[in-house]
Amino acid sequence: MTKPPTIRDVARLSGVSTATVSRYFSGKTNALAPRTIESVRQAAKVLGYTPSEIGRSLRLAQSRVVVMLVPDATNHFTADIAVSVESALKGIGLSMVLANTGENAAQQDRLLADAQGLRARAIVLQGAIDTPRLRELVTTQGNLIFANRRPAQGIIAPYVGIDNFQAGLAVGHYFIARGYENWVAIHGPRHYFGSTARLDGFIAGVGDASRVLQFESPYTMQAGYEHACRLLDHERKKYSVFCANDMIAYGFYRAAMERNLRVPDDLVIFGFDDNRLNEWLAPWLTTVKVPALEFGPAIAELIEMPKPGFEGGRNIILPFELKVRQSA
Amino acid sequence: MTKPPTIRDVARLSGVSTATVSRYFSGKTNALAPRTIESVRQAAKVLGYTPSEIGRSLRLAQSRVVVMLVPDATNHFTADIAVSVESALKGIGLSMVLANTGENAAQQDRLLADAQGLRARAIVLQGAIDTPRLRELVTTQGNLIFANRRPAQGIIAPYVGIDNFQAGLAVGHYFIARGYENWVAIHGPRHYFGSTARLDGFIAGVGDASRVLQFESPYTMQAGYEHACRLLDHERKKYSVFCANDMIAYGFYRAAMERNLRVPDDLVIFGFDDNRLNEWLAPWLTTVKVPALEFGPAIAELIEMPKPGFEGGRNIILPFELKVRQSA
DNA sequence: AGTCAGGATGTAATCGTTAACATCAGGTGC
DNA sequence: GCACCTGATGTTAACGATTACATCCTGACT
Repeated sequence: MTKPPTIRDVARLSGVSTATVSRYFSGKTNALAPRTIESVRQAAKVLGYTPSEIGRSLRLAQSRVVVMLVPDATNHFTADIAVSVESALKGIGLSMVLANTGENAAQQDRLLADAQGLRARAIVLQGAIDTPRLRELVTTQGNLIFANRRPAQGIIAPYVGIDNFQAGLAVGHYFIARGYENWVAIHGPRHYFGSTARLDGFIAGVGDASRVLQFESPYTMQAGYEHACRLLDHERKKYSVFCANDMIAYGFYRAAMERNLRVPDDLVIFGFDDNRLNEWLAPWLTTVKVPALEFGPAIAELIEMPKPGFEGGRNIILPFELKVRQSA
Repeated sequence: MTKPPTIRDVARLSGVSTATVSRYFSGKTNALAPRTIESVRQAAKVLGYTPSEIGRSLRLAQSRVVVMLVPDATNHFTADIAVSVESALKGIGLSMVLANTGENAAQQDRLLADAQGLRARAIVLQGAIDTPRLRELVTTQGNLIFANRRPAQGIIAPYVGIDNFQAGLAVGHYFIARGYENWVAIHGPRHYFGSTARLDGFIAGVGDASRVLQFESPYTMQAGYEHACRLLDHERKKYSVFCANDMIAYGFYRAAMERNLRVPDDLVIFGFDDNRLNEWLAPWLTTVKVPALEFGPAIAELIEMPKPGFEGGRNIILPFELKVRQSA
């Protein structure tokens, strides 16, 4: 209710100047006399003083928040990345504000403006959408970081994530090695560069595009379910399905269960992303494991490092892994 | 790279004073001449100006961020609440910063201090831990809101969530109505008031404490799994298990599956919380559905309303629902 | 004793915004 | 013509912190 104590209050109570108090809280304690340190500590404690991050940010023209924009915060994999990032940022003294674009370009641009307003130290985008405003910020601000998916090929900015083409390729090769037939690819939205890269990799892996049934799909369970219903009710075969992410795979699986199909006897389902819950709730799901927990440290590193020698785009490519479970 | 334009730059370019620009961006446009509005709009656009939230916060002694502290961000239900809150806050012009306490008292207190530093408009705690610092803030700041679980009985502060005792009671009554035997309650940590309330309700519902096997457990899959292993390997019965949350239930289920037990023929499993994924991945789970998506609007309302007539603690009690799936 | 180095601390300008108050022009009522 | 009002805009003092620069003190060296 009453306004919080300021640095001046602490200074007055401990009988020193605000500069000294500031030095104490900025960790410049080796420039202070032990007696002074103690009296400031005491006064701050008595008053319950916490330095105002706002005053500090204003003075330093630099805030300590990082904005993370996610396309769908209810996606468990997305959330895992957010958690990893939050934890790593906290480790270097930063806070994370989370916001949901809902895969909506206008909403994303609005949130980017908000992030500007907060003078965010960095803006991390999972699944960014390619808009003029985004491109403008990439060039003018240079504090954007793309995680997991790049919005487009031409954009030069730091990226953290796997090599999507290689991952798709690995799945394609696996399909060939196991002799799977009746290939189906339920791929993500074409406007994501990453989705297309996964699909291209997969097709390169199986080696024959004409034999791959392709469906474009939003990254949701509902969409996966609907694609599966259409496919399975149209013609029943032992399909080998490569889903663009695990959500789609969950949806597909449900449709298969409703038709009493068994995995992997009647159907092979491949997902993409993997998260902690799969081990417990989806032991039938074989998927490409993307190391969600490694995003945090990687992004923290990109933020801390001042600048690389060359222009823009440092990349941190994380390893992926084929996580084979019962379905294969 | 170059520092962002300030209100002064816009004022200079459009030939008006900073006050006028400020008025424009504070939405006081009906006090401005149309010609002025247009020239400010133009200038701001040319410069790419976005008002500094930091400057504004400093001046107003009030920031627009709300800090949300969660005990375990990887819990899907917890995340659903966070998403709901973020979305509702965005609707009233606020941002959410998310932080993870990891069920750790010291970490929570550290984060509370950070929230103070940010001059957070409000602090929302899911699953707060009762510490002296917490109690101090509740009384001195009055901007704390408890969601889903209260830390303790004595604390007077706004609360949003279900009535845990009633929910436990409903489960107990259901057990009786269906004639379930061999009651087991894997309840949450005792230091959470909410956990205890659920357990007390359940016991009241079944009516005979002495016939309830009780285990205290962390809210994790691993813990649920371990309790299940011990219980099932000790003596095999058709247990009726009430788990403190869905995570624990997932863990219990896995142990049951490994032993080829079938739900609900060999075992009844009850969870608590429910989330969107259950419908798809855990159709065997009967659970108490807590309306995660209603937390956001409720919390936004608590933050917006200045103060109730009486001291502290307004509560918003949300409805719960028994979500019966295959397991029962 | 005088000079000087260097450690400890104080003074004051500054960051970007808001809002109370001041100003000013033009219109209205007498 | 004067007083007064109103609507549009300008002036300026905060808000809470940091830091370059100034100051003061103590002790060491010549």
